[in-house]
Amino acid sequence: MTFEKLADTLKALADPTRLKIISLLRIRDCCVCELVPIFNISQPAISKHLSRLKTAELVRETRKGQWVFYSLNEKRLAETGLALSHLPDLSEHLKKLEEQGLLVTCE
Amino acid sequence: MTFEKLADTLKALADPTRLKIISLLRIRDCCVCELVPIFNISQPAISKHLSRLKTAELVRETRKGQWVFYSLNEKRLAETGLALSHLPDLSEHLKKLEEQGLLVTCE
DNA sequence: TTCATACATAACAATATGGTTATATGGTGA
DNA sequence: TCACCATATAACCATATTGTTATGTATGAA
Repeated sequence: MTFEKLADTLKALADPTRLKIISLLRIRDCCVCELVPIFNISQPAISKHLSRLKTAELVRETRKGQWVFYSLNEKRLAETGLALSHLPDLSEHLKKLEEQGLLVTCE
Repeated sequence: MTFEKLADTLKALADPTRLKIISLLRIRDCCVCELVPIFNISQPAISKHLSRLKTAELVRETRKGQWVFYSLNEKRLAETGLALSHLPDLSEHLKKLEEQGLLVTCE
């Protein structure tokens, strides 16, 4: 996972409302109208949060008649948590700096 | 960790430049002037990123003579990754909705 | 003291974010 | 077909984010 992609996913997670939605979806799938009364924000606001989570592939949607149910992509969420402990390696960057004499040593 | 606090920490992480800084600090402590030539942004921009990471307690700073060295708070980073798999439980919220007859069942 | 270097802060601008209300879309059922 | 319900989208606004340049502050050395 690139730094840019991971940053995008973390941005999708970095909001209390969206984290709460994810926590709720861990219990069971929910449709939009169930989520609205939990938060003190409008239905379009909830829709936009869900859309943001969907773009980040953190949730999936399934239409069931009138309702659209959202479900958690547990795999994607777990991946993201793990990615923080396995960031791409930048050792070569430091090597290049060394070659250019840009590293500071002051111990 | 509350949803709000976790969201703040994730916001601090949700930027490619800051993720790269963290990846570099994993290799070794760096001072600001070492980080500047790696990124195509100004010294004040780097300072602000480091300040953001420091506020989130993801890095610590130590002055050594002219230089200020930043080091990674590995514990805080690991904690944050794990927190995604252990979000606060919202089961009671769902229960309250059930009592209020706000849950949808359409299977 | 005086100058240079490393870093932080201030003031500003462009864009992103997260909310609102109004409206469009799509499915259900009389 | 028509009305209704659930959801999405559009247009808008306030604030946050992320960069810039200019300037202030702290340390080290002449």
